[in-house]
Amino acid sequence: MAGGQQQQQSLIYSQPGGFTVNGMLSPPPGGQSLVHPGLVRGDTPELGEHPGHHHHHHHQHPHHPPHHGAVNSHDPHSDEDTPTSDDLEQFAKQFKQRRIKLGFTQADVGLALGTLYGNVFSQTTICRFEALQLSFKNMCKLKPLLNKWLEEADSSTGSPTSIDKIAAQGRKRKKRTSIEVSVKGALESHFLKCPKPSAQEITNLADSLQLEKEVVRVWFCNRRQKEKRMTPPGIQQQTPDDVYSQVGTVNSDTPPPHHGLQTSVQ
DNA sequence: ATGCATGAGCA
DNA sequence: GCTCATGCATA
Repeated sequence: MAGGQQQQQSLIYSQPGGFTVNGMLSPPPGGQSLVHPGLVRGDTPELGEHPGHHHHHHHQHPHHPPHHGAVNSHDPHSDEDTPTSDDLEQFAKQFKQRRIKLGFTQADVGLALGTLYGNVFSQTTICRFEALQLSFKNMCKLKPLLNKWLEEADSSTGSPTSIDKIAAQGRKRKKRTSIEVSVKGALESHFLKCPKPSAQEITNLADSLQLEKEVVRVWFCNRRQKEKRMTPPGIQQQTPDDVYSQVGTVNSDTPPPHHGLQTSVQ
């Protein structure tokens, strides 16, 4: 009996599966197969139809619902319409306010969603949602869920939200590698030149920086994802003072986020 | 709040 | 191998 080692590998990544919002998904095969140094985003032409056109400048860069060719032929079922970036921004803002007002933490919400709808989310995800640090599509997916939670929460101010503690994972997770600031700088520099280095390039880079190849590869993956968020890094808030003085000198060669969202950081 | 990581799905 | 959704662990 010597050897009390628990073997709980099968975690509870219980994904109902039945829930699929990817029905509308139809990303370009191969993503941005183009290797445009400095410009990875393929902007889709605007739709020219913004339900919420009561704001200033803002472009819907993300791939919107491709739906059908016709804007509206006949919609017998008034299904949920895809929110605009502006909608999401406002919702996220309000959501956070109400959440705090009701005295819930981000973690609470994540748990509640699980007990309420079966989809558990972590504090991280809720946090990112509030900060609009998710992809447009991802935001659209989570909004309905959080919206329902909001209704529930504010509807019954004082309802004992089920507290379901989910057992953490029993998986062997790699220790988080801490990359030195200087090394990060080097990686960033390379990213600006080539956001999608080849396997060979990665190997080379990893060797130069004395990092594991996998670490470098993952770093680039994460970096690319960051660029695809609604609130990409490197956004400059131009005050109404230098809006006309600006020419396009952001930093070195930071690709224009051309998003049209970025408001204020929490 | 965020950095690094996992894993599913696709090509 | 990449993208994409998601989160543990950490700053």
